[in-house]
This record gives sequence, C-alpha cells and structure tokens, in this order.
Amino acid sequence: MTDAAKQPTIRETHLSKTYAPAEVEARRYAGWVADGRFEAADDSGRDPYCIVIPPPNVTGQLHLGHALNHTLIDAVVRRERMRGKEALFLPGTDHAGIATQNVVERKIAEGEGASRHDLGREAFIERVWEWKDAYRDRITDQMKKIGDGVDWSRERFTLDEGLSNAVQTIFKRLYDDELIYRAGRIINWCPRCMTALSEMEVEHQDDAGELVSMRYGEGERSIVVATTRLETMLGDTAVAVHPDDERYTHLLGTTVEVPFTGRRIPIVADEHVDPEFGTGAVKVTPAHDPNDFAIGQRHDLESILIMDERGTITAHGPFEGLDRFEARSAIAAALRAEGRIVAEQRPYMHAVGHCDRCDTVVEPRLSKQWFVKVASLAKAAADAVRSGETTIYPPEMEKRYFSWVDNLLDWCISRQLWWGHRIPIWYGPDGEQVCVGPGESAPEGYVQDPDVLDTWFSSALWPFSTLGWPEATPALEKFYPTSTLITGWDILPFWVVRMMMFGTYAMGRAPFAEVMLHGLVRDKEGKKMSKSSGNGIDPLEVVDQYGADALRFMLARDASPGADGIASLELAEISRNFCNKLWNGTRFALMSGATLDGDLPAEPSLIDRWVLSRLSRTVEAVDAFLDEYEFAKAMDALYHFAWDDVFDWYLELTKPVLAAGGPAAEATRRVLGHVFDHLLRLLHPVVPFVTEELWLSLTGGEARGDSLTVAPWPTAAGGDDAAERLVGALQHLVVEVRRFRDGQGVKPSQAVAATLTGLDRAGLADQEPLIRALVRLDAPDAGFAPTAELAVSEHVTVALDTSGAIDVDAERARLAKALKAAEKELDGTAKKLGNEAFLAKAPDAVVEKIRARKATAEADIARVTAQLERLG
RNA sequence: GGGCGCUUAGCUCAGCGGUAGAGCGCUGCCCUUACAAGGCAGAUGUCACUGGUUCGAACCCAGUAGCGCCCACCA
Repeated sequence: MTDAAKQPTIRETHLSKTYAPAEVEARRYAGWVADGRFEAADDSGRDPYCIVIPPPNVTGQLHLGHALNHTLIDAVVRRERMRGKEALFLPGTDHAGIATQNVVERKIAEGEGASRHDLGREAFIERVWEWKDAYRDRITDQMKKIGDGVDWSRERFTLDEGLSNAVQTIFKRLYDDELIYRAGRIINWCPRCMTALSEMEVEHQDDAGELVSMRYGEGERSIVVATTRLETMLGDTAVAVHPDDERYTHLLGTTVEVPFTGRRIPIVADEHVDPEFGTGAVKVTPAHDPNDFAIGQRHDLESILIMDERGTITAHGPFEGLDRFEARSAIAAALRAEGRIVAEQRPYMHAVGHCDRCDTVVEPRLSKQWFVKVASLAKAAADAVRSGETTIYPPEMEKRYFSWVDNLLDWCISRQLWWGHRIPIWYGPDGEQVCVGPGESAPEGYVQDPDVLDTWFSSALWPFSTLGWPEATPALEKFYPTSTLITGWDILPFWVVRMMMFGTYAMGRAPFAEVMLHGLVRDKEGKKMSKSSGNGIDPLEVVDQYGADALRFMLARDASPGADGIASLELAEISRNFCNKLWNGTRFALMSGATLDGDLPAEPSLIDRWVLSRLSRTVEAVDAFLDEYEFAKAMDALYHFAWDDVFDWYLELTKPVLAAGGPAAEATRRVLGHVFDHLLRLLHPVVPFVTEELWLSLTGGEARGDSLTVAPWPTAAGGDDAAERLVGALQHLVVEVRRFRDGQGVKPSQAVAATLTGLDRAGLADQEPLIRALVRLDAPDAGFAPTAELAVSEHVTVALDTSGAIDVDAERARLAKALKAAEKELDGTAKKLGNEAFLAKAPDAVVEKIRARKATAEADIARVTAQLERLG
C-alpha cells in the first residue's frame, strides 16, 4: 500500500484548529435563549424537575463560589432536561437587607458626604433601588457569560411585588397563629449598623480582651466579681452567687454599693453561677447580658440600659458620653484609683461576638423586637429530614442540620433598617396593634412599625414564593416541592433550615426532595478565597481567558458533596486544554467521516466492540456518580474515557481501518459517530458550549433546529468483557514494543521490519495490520535478519531487525527491571499460597486470583529469563 | 467546653479488607497533517505514629501527635 493510501479519507471541515470559546459562547447562549431552550412549561406532560437558585445578593458581583454553585445546578438541570424532564432552573436575586443598605450608605457618604438620614427614608430607598437595578443587570450578565441555563421569564427578586405579597401573607398567617410576637429581650445589637441581629448573624471570634476582678462593698461585707466588660458595671443590679456556695452564705440578702452610681444592689443566690469559676461571684447586668437578664427575671431585678444604640454611655455620672470601649478603660482607671481592682488579666482570650456584616463587636442589649416562635416550625423541619421526605447530601451534614433545628432559639426578625420588607404591624394611638394582611389597610390614625424584616425572612419563602405563592399558580402546582437544593454548606442555618421551616408551615410539605451542600472554593494553597486576602479569582476573568466551559469543568471536576473545591488559573488552563482536546478529537472524527447515518453495525469489529463497551461502562459510572452529586468522580470518569480511551487509543486504532476503506471503514465511521455523539451528550451538562458547537457539526442538526440541550441523555448498552480483555492484551503488546523501541533509541517515525508470532493464540490474529501500524513494524522482506527477539507476552513474540547492533545494555536493564518485578510478584503470591490459613479462610475467588497471578509471574520470569540468556 | 473531619508520590486529591492510583509537576524522545493547549515512554510512596482485630489492613478497632472546620451565655 502506498503512503497516500494509508491516509484516512479526510473530509473538509469548517472547524478551526483550536477552539475559540468567546465567539461560540455568545452566539450559542443567545441562540438557546431565543429558542426558549431553558423555558419550562407549567402545563406539559413531562415530569417536573426544579431547582431554585440561591439568590445572589444584589450587593455586588458574582464570585467563584457563585460560579461553582451555578455550574453544579446548571449541570444537574441540563441533565434532567436531557432525561426528558420539564426542567426549570429558576433565577433571581436577593435584596440582602443589611449588606446592601451598608454598601449604598457608604457609597453616598463617600460621594456626597451625606447620611441616609440626610436623604430621608423614601429618597434613600429610591437610591438603593437604583443600585439594585445596576447590580442586578451585572449579575444577570455574569450568569449568561458562565452559561446558566435559567428560565429568564421567571426571574424574581425578593422585594418584587409578588414576593412582598408572599412575605406579608405569611407574616399575617404566623401572627394569627401566634407564632410571631413582640417582646423585650436581650438581642444582639450592632452599634455600627444600628440594628438588631439574630444569633446567626453574629460571628464568635477569640479576641484578646481583659478579665478584671473588682471588689464591691467594704471590708467583711465586700465581694469580688470578675468581668470582661467592665463598663457594664454601671448597669449592675445584683451580684449573684451559687446557693450552695458556703463562702457567701453570710452575704445573701445583704447589699453592696455599685461604685460611681450610689446604687445599692442585693447579693442573690442563683443556680446559674459556677462556683468554680473566678471568685464564684458574678455581677449581674440584666439589660446587657442574656444570662444576667435571665437571672434578673428570676430575682425580679431592675434592668438598666447604660448605653445608647451607638454604644455610647448614657448612665449619668463621670463616664456619660464616652464610647463603650473608652468607658471600659476609664472605669478601670477610676476603680484602680479607689483600690477596688483585685486582679487584672490581660490579654484574656475569650469569645466575642462580631457583626458578620461589618465586624463591629456586637452589644447584647435589652430591646423590644419581633420574634418568630420557632419550636413547632423547627420540629416540622427536623421531621422532614428524619422521615426521609428530604435527603441531605452528604449524609454527614445531617448532623449539622439537626444540631441547628433541634436547638433553635426564637428568631429575632425585626431590623432597624430601611431597606427591606416593612413589618406589616400598625399601632393605634393608644398602643393597640394590628397586623395588616395583603390588600387590607390599617384603621385610620394608625402608624406602621418603622422596622423591616430580616432579609432571611423573605429568603425562607423562596422555593414557593418564586413559584407564585400564595396564589395557587400552575407553576406552584407543577414544581413544588422542588427537586433539589444545591447550595454551599455555610448557609445551612441561615437559609436551608428556615426554608424547611416555612416550607413545611406554608405548604405542608418540605420544599426539597434533596439538598446537596457543596463546599467553598479555595485557592491552590487551600485558603478560602476572599477579596480581603487578595486571592480571589474573578470568574469572568477565567471566562475571558479560557472560556466558560473551562471555568465550569474546573469547578465541577473538583466538586463533591460537602467538600471544598480548588480553583486556580493553572487548573483553568488544564480544563481549557481538555476542551481543546475535545474540539480536536471531534474535528478529527468529522474529518474521518464519522457519521450518524444508519444504525450501528450488526457485527462491529473488535475495536468497535471495545469502544462501545467502554462507552457503556462510562455511562453507567457517570449516572451513578451524578445521582449522588459526585461531580468530581463523574468528571474524572468522563475525562479518562474521552482522553485515554477515545482520543489516545480509539482514534489511533481506527486510523488504519478508515484508511483501508471498504465496508469495515464504513462500519467504523458509524461507530465513530455514535461514540462522539454520546460523548458530547455526556459532557454537555458541564461544558455546554463546546459540546453544542461540536455536536451540531457532527449531526448537521442546526438546519433542523436541533440542539444538544434537548438531545436525549445516553443510556448504558452493556459491557463487553471479551472485547475489553482482548484489546487490553493488544494495548499491552503495543506498549511493550514501544518501550523496546524507545529503549533502543529507535525514532518513533522509523519503520522497522519485524515478524509477529503467536497472535493467533492470543486471539489477536485479525489485528496484525493494526498492531503493525501502531508501532511501525513493516512486513519482513526477503533479506530479513532479526537482530532482536521480544517475548512481549505469554503467547506473542516479536522478532525485529533494528538495522544494526542493538543496545544490549539498555535492553538488559529493561529486562532486569521486568524480571525483578515478576520475581517480587512470584514471591508475594507464593507466600500467600503457601499459607494454610489463607487457603482455608480466604474466599475461593481470591485464592483463584492469586493462583492466576502466580502463574503469570512464573510465565513472565521464564520469558524474560530466556530473553536475557539470548542477549548473552 | 462540646461536635465533625483530615493526615496516601514534590503539589492537589481518589482508593476505605485481597497486586498502592489519578491529574499537575518532573525526566527522556518526538514538530508522526486532529490537537505542541499535543504524542510516546519513564522515575517517584516505611499510605502520620503506636498497639490491636484478621489468613490478609492505606482501608476495621483503640490510643498518640499534628492540622482544619463548625457550634458554645463560664462572668
């Protein structure tokens, strides 16, 4: 055969030599939206599949964590759509109360030096809406760039009309059910944000504070207490000791004077006090500490607020007007001057609450706020998981879920902010209060509560408010409960728990069948990415540089339930390379005439049987992994099938077949088309753009209005063990010959004359031309004089003429290594088989396997030894 | 103070009872017309430590050491 004839028939292709993502992505995304590919119908006969987006805050732009979240959701929804479901990925954004108000306030302060109070409530809120509109556009633009297949016609915002109506409806319902109440309690107060917070919005950090012990009272009647918040002494209304603490029994019922205040306070007995800690006596400030508040309730103590909302001391006296921290040191100095300080410990490490939005030290403070009574709601939320109505991935996260729902405190929902859902409570002239439902109005002369709701209150309704609740819409009917929630584990308590509570309450059913909690995105050093550490990567930068598919593949190939993922430009590059490889592999298949015309051959060749078997096994693996949200493993299976089996082996193995032409080539072209068709389908959910572009070229479906977005998801067709075994042997043979050639310094391009014997016994007789082509072994001519003989396997020997002396040392070294490995294997297996206990107790299958391994090792040793002898 | 998890090749991790694996990195050869964003071949590990269970342990159990995270009202 001439050189020219060896070439496969190359067809023209319009595909470029490397994949250029930018143009393809913009065109394809616009096309998908124009064709309504992501729009879900409420009235189709298809089974519903729905995931609601964890609504990004309108505060800013999307970061890599969002990109990860969106990639996983989008991949799942796209796969379900391909599986024939009416699949909905529902988009939207969150008004993010405190966060957004803070950002806009800061912006206005920087730009015009004005505060929100200068503008007034209405004007300020208007400014926030402007901000929101700009950022919402930015976010949706980002979502389009990363390929989110969302139904834009259903986009929602937590403050839009429908959702505000939902908020008001559920508030009223909870209020009427007496699950919302107003009470004066110790709440967490941020003196900078000037609002109440829930426990969840408080971050505890170990700070270096001080522990100061001071003496109240004089002489025998004095008592020493310790505190980390010295300034709160101004509001002390008792000193408490344990009832059984004999050291203080004689002081019970007596009073001591609080320095600087002239106030005399009682010494009381309370079980809460730990006699082991410090002096066993504790100062009690009911207005500024939750424990002290409880003690105050039990002993009917007065609660004295000693600072205002900004943390400035208001208690009359020498410290009035000081900031709480200034007051702390001023009081220490004053007490020291009076000789009342008994001990001072600095630094004293202890947990201090910080505002999770601005990091300011939170001040516990007695305040009248609105609360949700959570007990019954939390129980229903817990039961939904305990009963299996909702399954959490990974299962270990259940513990964390339960530790939240089972220990939930009543939820403080009022915020002293302007940006948010205003509390629908109106107060009458005489302090009457009325809860106003949607469409209702308050009686004449009533004024509305100025506060707004915790932003998570509206987020908690998201899975049903976005579908139209409280109206009984077709969408709600079709898609609730939603299928899966995919979100980061960090918002489990904020969001997941509360959606579970409100979902079971409002709808009578948990909002999700499954909850998949993924991790955070970390950098290559394993550090959490954040703006402040400067290690953040902008997802759009990755898109610009490497393409959206590379971004998505990078994120998905490292994502597992509960586990953090790694991202770096280096990893993005690797993913880009994979996309490019896919591009070129498919391009080659196209040029080789891969076709989807006609059925698969009735009797495929060994190589074709092998690749179809590999494909089927890959489908099985990918399905099993994706069903468990094991994206990393699914991507690994696909990566290796694509790169190792298809690109490295199958395409090489088909080249000679295609070049030879005839019916065999025709058959292989159909298999080639089939394999790429399915490979592209399998990859589409994660790398939608490049696969769509390639698939439409492969199928010619563009003209028919086809799209991979709606192509059926592959199903496994069954494995072929015999084909996998034979091709495995063929691969082994090829690698052995290549190794020899490499060791001998024979150039890959150099053809070498050789004979192959024993292929028939190996079951590979038909594959001789293929093997020769792969390792460049020419048929021997008349003057063939082999210079080396290679026993590559039990059955097959290759004799070849390397045209000259072979490098005996190199070959001997190679063989010696093989011999050593075989001897080690023989040693290990022989030892096992010589062990009576092993033979008696190990399962037969295992014993058989070891016997077979021993036999192989023995054969290898014989073969390699013989070869070494031949070398002399 | 509770709870969860981790420790396997230089790096990031998979394997969770029967031959230690992958990707990247590294070494050598190759511009072989699908792809140099590539191909072929290669090197690399007392699977944290100590005991135990087992015919057999990276894998199960106990303890030790380091690391990470979550929760927490000891003033």
